[in-house]
This record gives sequence, C-alpha cells and structure tokens, in this order.
Amino acid sequence: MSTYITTPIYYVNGEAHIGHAYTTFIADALARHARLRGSETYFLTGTDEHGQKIEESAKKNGQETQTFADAISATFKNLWDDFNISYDQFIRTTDAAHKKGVQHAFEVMFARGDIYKDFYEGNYCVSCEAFFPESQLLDGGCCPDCGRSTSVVKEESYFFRLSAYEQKLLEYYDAHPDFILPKSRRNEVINFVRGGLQDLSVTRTSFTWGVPIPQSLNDPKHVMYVWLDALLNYVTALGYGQNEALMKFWPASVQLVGKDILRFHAIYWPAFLMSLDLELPRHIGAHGWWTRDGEKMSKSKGNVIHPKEVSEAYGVENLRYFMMREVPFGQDGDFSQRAFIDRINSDLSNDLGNLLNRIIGMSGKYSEYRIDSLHVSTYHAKELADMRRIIESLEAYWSELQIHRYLEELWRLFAIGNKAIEEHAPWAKVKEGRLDEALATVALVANILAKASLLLHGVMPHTTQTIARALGFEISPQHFVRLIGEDALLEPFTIEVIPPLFPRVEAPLIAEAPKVLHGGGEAVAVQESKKMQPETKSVEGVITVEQFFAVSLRIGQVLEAEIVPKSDRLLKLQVDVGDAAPRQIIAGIREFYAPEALVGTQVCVVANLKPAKLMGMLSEGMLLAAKDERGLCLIRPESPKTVGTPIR
RNA sequence: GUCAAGGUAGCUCAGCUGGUUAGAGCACUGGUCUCAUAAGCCGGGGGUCGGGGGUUCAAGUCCCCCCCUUGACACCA
Repeated sequence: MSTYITTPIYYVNGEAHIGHAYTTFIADALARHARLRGSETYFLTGTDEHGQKIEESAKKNGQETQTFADAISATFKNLWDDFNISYDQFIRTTDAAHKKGVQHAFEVMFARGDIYKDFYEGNYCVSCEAFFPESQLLDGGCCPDCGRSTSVVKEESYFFRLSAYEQKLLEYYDAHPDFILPKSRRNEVINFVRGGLQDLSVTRTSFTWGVPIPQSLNDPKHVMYVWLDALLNYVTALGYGQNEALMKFWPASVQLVGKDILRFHAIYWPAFLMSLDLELPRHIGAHGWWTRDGEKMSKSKGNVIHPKEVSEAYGVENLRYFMMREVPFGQDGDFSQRAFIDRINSDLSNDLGNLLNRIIGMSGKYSEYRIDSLHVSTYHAKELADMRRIIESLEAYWSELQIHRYLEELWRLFAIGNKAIEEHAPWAKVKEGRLDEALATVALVANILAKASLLLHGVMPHTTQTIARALGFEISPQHFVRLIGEDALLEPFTIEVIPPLFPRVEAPLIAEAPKVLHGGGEAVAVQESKKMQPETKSVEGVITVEQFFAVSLRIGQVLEAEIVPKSDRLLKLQVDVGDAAPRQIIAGIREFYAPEALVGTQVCVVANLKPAKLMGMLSEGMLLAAKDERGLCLIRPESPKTVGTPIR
C-alpha cells in the first residue's frame, strides 16, 4: 500500500516559525518511516499564497503581490531544504497547474449542484474589511477587532452546499473512529457538526488575489475563497483533473494540521471530497502549539523561537527528537532550553550515544573492533526476546501518531543494552578467559543499536545513518526487512571508531530573552546569568557608593517557612535579620526550595525595602537570589555569620 | 454562559470495565562497577490520587456538590 503524507500549505504572511517546523518534522518522520518500511511514499508540503491579506501585505511592502509571495514562499522552501526535509513536491497555490485543478474541481462541484449562487449577507466592518458572524459581534453590533460599528452588507457569492453533508459527515466519523486524531479533537468536531452546518461562501468579489472561478461560469469578478483554493492543493498536487498519474497516492494516509485549522480539514475538506467523489484521507492529525518557557510566543514579547537559530545551536536532529519526544501528539508543548538540554543529555548522550561508545571501546580492546553475532542467541536469549516484544509493540504507537510514546518505548531497548553490559561485565569475562561470552554481549548491543537505528530513522534520519554505517550497514528497506521484519542479526563486521554522537550540552547555547520573574518576583532579586548581560557599560547604569550603601543588605536566618496556599511560587518566611522581631518575607522561590529545607539556613536580605503586599500578605524585605535557565539559587554566606551582619 | 477534557510524587505524565503495600521517566540522594560522553547499574526518600459528601466488604477508579485549569462554541489561513 502506498503512503501519502501532507503538511498544511503554509500561509505566506510571515516567516516560518517553530510551529511550522514542528508540523514539517512530523510529516518528514512519517514519510521517511513509511519509505523505510517499503511503502511507496509521496510527501507534500508547500505554501498558500492567495487572499486579501497577502494582497495587503504586499502592498504595504511596496511589492507586486506575486513578487512578495515568491519571496516568502522561498523562505519556507529554503528552510526545509536546510533541514533536509524529504518532500517530494513543494506546491504553491499560485502554480498554474494548481489553479487549473481547483477550477476543474469547482466545475465538478457546480455541475453536481453543490455550488450555487446567492448573496452573502453579513455584518461587515469597513475598516477591517471583514465580515463577522453575529455571535462574535460586541454589544451594539460592533466589530470584535476594532470596536467600530458594523453594517449589514450584501455581497454576491457562490456557496458550497455544506449543509447537505452534515449527515454524511457524521456517519463517516462514526464509521471511522480514528479519522480525526487525537480522539479529544474528534469529539469537538463531531459536536460541532451536530450543531448544524451552514452553507459555505466560497467566492469573493472584494479582492482579486485568488483563483478566478471557471470561465464557463462567465462571472469574472469572483475569485475563490482561500479555503476552497487551499484545501484542494492536496489533490491538485497529484494532478487532479489533469494528469492523474500521481492520483494513485490518493487517499492521503495522514494529513497533519495545527489544531487551529482542524475544522477546515475535518469538516469542509471531507465535504469537498465527497462532492468530488473522492475518498477521504485515512487520518487527519491535529497537533498543538508550542510555548516558550511556559509563555505564548509572540513578536511583541520578543520570545519567538527561530527554528534556524535553534537548529544551528543544537542541531536539527536533536531538535526533531526533542519536539517529537517531549509532547504527546495533539497537546501543546513547551520549549525551554532546560528541557531540551535534559533530553539531549539524558536520552541522547547517556542512553544512546554512550551505548555506542561503550561497544566501540570494548570491541577495540577485546577483538580489534570485529563484532560477530554468532554467540548472541546462546548467551542473550532473554534480551533478544525482550527486544522482540518491545519492537512488536512499537508500530501501534506510530500509527496512532503517538510518537512520544513510540520513542519512550524504543528507548527501552537501550536500557536493555546498558543493563546487559552491566550484568554480563565483558571485562570480567575477558579476564576469566570467556572471550566468546564477552564478545556476545558486545554483539548483542551492536544489534540493539542496529535495530534501534532503523526504528529511529524517521525521527533522526542522519544520525541513524551514521550509526548504521559505524555498524557496517546502510539504512535501507532491505535491512529493515532483515533486521526488523525477519528479526535477523547483523553479519560479522568491523565497527568504525566514530566520535561521540551526542556531546553533552553543559550550558544553554542560545541567549535567552531577558526575563522578569513573575508572581512574587518582587520579593526576589534576579540576576540573569553572565552570558546574557549586555556588554554595554553605559554611564546611566553606574551608581555611586553612597547609592549602594543606601541599600541595607543583611545576613538573615530563616526561622519558619511555609507554602502560600493558592500560589505557585510563593513561600511565606519568617526571617531573623537581627531586629527585635523576625520579619515576614514572601519570596517567589517555592519552585526551587522546599520550605523545610530553608528553615535554619542563612540568607541575604534586603532589609530596607519598602514593604509590599503579596497575595494579601505583608512582605518586609527580599532575598537575594540568582536565576538562570538551570533554576534559581539563593545567595548565602559561605560560612555562618551573626544574624543581622551588614553585607558590604 | 453552554459543552468537552482534565486536576495523581519537585517536574512531565501512566493507571482498562472499582480489589493485594498507587506506578514510570526526569530531578534529588546513598551505594557500586570501570567498557563508556563524570556516562552505566543497584537502592532510597518523596503522593491524605483538587476539596467535601455518598454507594460498596472494598474507590484514584462509580454517584452528587463545590473549587481550579485547559479547549471548543462556524466561514478567523
């Protein structure tokens, strides 16, 4: 059976961000995995270039619309090329063939009676040049975007008879429980359709940057509304309505989308396909968003992650692994360098990379790098059986797009390897003269790495090829069949000595955007780590010694500490700073210090800070602390000092 | 507001139709091997399973109430 994987076509209204990269990585992984399994595979991505917004953006840039679209589209294509994305076609909705295909589809739908002409009547905001549904209008019928009043405007439009497909769609969802993944999204869609579907306006006359409707309709002022145009790319890319050789790949195996555009893909798109008498895709997979350090990314915050920057610092393959391992499919994920580095060091360096290094070392010492699977099944039948069981369980996760679970399970193989080395201690066997046994363990691990590299190839195509070559074979469908399908072991080979695959990452490789500690941060002095300090030494930043002495810093001793209810970060402390009575200080350090660990310890306190109220509690001072990507630590005296001692 | 999903160890999460001392990974920590990227392996601490009430011999798992979080609520790419 063939495989057809698609990403959404990306709207050329801005540059590619981490979310685009995420979708594309998953699609690439699915495509590579399918190819390796021997399925004839077609992988499509591209750009969506029509619509009023593009027209406007181009105008703003003082460019021809097509020139503008060309430029942005190229940034996507170049990025995917940089990332070695294995797409078979990069479609653009401005491609002549696509436009023809869309027009053909329009004719088919029209002939079938699914498209008819009527008037689109809606609340129109003149300044936003947009229609808004009744339900979104503010009180008094004002525009939800700009707040100005709207007026009811009638525009001639062609409609798609979406309402006619309500029942058919519901029946389809019912008969295909895994059509929409993940399941939670499926419920949403079904609920939505149950609520009733209205016909869809599919043409506009208010702008011209779109595909004109077919000449046969003799109605030149109408261009197609973007969704009709855009969704059809998935079949026009295969030559729909023209040269249909590639249509053998239809229906798509998996169509990946962001959760924001699920509705279009799970409702409109299937309805369009039904109207065209085409089969529906097997799966629509909706993934979630990425936040950065727990916050929404936005240009205004300046915390947008640039995929290129991250990949240059950490490597594309590491990024691919991280994104696919970290987040359950469909859920939102959080990108932080801390989490990323943990994944690299713990999963990739420690578990996988080091395992390869271990057998390179041992085989060098014990057998001049020769590795032979001859005695593996004699001494390691149990490990082989365990491996088999794990490998057999994997594919189910993959086909449900549960890639994070797939990877989690796959990693058990490395645990088997590390454990076997420990239990069988080849170095001891060698000393006892049991060389066969020692080498069998080395060979077992080589086989683990070989099988795992095949199974991991979709996620880390380049690295797994490196591993395979070190183990004397190539990643290929033939080897997949032999080592995974037939469960064969490696032929004898000489292992190649290669440098560590995943060097440990000791510190963040990208400068963080300066951040302020929120929620109680007032009570904590935060210093960004040195590498983030701006290098400028502006005069404004200099203070006099008098100014410095104006701050009363003192040694304090924590007497009591307790969690502040309903707060994530706050601890309520009673601190002795040498005054008659202890002070209450509310500090935002709960994420990093357990209350009981603080009691009795010494801290540095800003003693003359204006008291502040936090969560309704008085805070009379502030603890000195430093926070970077690795967390927060309090600044403390190196040896105990008398309570109240001034700090100079 | 309506509907949906969810609130389980410091963090991220598993726990199907109720049933022995509630699990995993990471983090932390004690021990230990030495082939290896200070990696590996063994062990440990830590959870009143959001709160309250109920059903039951037995509830994280069922019922009711409350609190909190997130998502969806139509043409917005």
